Amino acid sequence: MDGEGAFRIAGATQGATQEDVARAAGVSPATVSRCLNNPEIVRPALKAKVEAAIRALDYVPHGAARSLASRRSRMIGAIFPSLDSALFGGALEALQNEVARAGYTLVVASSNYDLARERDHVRNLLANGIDALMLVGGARDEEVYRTIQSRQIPYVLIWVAQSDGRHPCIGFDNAAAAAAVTHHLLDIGHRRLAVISGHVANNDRAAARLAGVRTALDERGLGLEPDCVLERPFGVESGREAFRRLMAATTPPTAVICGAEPFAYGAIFESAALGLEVPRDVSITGYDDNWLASQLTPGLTTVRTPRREMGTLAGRYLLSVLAGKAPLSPRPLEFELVLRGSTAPPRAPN
Amino acid sequence: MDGEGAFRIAGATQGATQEDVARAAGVSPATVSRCLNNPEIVRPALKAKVEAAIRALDYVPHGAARSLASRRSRMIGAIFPSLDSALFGGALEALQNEVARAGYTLVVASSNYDLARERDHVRNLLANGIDALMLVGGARDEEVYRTIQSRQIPYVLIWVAQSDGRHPCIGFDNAAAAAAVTHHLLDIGHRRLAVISGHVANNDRAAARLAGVRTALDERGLGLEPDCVLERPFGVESGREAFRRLMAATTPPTAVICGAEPFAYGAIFESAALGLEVPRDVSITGYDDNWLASQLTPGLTTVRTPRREMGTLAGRYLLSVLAGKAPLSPRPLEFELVLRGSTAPPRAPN
DNA sequence: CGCTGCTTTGAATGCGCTTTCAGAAATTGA
DNA sequence: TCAATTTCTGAAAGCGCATTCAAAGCAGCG
Repeated sequence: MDGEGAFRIAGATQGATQEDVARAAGVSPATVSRCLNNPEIVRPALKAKVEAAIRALDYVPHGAARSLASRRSRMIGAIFPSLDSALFGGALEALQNEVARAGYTLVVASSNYDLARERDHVRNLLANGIDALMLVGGARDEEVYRTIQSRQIPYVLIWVAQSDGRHPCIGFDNAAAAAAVTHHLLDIGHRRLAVISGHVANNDRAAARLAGVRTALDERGLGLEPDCVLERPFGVESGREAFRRLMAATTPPTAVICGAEPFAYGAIFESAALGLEVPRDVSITGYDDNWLASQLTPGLTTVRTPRREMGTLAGRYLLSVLAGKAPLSPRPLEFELVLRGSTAPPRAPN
Repeated sequence: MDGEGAFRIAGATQGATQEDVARAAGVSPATVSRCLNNPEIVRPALKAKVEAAIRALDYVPHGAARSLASRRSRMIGAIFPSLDSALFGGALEALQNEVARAGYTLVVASSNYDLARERDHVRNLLANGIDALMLVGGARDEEVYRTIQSRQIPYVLIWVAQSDGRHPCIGFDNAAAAAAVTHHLLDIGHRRLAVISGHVANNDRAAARLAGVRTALDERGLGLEPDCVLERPFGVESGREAFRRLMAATTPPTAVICGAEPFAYGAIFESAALGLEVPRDVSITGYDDNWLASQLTPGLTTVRTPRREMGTLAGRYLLSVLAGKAPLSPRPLEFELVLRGSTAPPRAPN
């Protein structure tokens, strides 16, 4: 009747079950399970028989059933502010590679820089039974943290390095990085600085960078004029528009600090359109050191952030917690100030 | 003893179960289940009670248990050649948004342009019980297709538009797009063309583009010298190196067709380094129309591909198949030749 | 008021697997 | 060789939910 074998009951298109394998190998289902999850405790002779049966029947364990019985899903969730950006791609891919290596599956979601959306994704992922969770940044409702913690699953925040230790973080000091850029500009003589920043509400990375600039200025007794700080949605066009506006002032800044690299690209392209020469007429700095920064002429002075590394280390951290190992202490990662041709002393120092 | 409520048995950190909700609402578990999956068939009075209990207990259904019982995981898998590239980010995000809207969760993996790795990911995702699968391109082992088809789950290939109809595709005609670029160059007088292509083995998109160029040339009785086709791994640096090599020939090409946009960026940056002026000394074309293409000076002549649209439509297609609806017939999407300043008639027509 | 036919609800079953627990087999020591 | 261990294996009990099936509720009608 059914030439496909005993396990293909009429209409059923699913593959063989553990029980089919057990029968074929002449063992109990429990032994098959052990061969898969604890191979070392089953005698080689039996193990061989089971493995042969698995191969013969092309058996693939049913994920949901495993999850239900073992109370672990072998899935790790990750929510990024955006998936369509060079910014997070490296971390995403590194994270995926890292968790896949350990047999875990990565579930992703994009919050579009929207905290409400992020919260919904957190709930949804938790309901789907993820074993661990990665989030970007630390700015979100306390309730979200409580929700995660009540599930008792490991989680980690990337792109930030919180000092208060309330949450495990794999990241770098955004404020310090922005301050480093600022100090560089101050060191070479700039005094009239402007900033193109991402929206700081709901984005602690952007907020920290802006704060870092202010701190650096403050240390030298300088400040930032209100109309020299422009908050914009991330993007090259925003950068162009903001730069144009800044340079239209009666006393334009001699240097423009960009809180995200697309802003800097926009500023550079717009400067060409305005007939301004970088760095002679204005210095421009970026933030992240994407590939384009080094290809431009002049190159973009920027700060290199450990993007892939954050993905890798976040994966490694979560996996070690899941494995019950003492997690490597997540201390802030290094960033690096990369000096290129887009910054130079101002033309006519005040 | 236990102030947390009846459902928090000692040590258990999981939330309330369906049974807890049922007890709290004074109904049977079956009714709770129905409130979640078939709200319209339960009387409003009962439904209200159940919903109140759900809220009171902060009940979240257990994903694995749902999957096991309903034989649907509400997860959709997607495997991209790379996650760290502007190329697939848009499609990924669009796909994620689309499936999330319908309550599905997206599981992603990166094959790193490696078919063996892709195959492993397919198996792994299938084992995890995904309800549908999205893949990029059509070049892979037949066995992989058989594996997918034996699972009886809907799948779709993006970035390609197969004519033979063997697999559902959401994509555009890569060969035609490359041919359009080629025809443009031929139309304005170029005869000595060169191509910087991705590796065509295992990448049917790259192969189709190269074939499209050849076809276009063929139609005009022209051909492509072997040393005018350089296969390189995707990347700006590859583009620079390949371009340098091409231009070092005794009779360098008057136009360079790039099979991927990073190649074109590399070619443009390298041309500046070589002291060549685009398009006066050499014309350069791209492929995809990323944001940078329009920002450069001169702008890059390229072909705009429907990247986000492919993600959205792929999601929509899979969802309709899952919903049992007749899927919208997936016919090839449009591309658009975008003419900008990087192409012009050759300086000294042959 | 009792019957038919429809809608709503609950009891019970099982999805495929992991994991005790107890018993069987293998191993060791005397 | 036999008892005492130790190592492996199998039987059985769920994991939390969807779903079938039968019973209960209900409206309409004669």
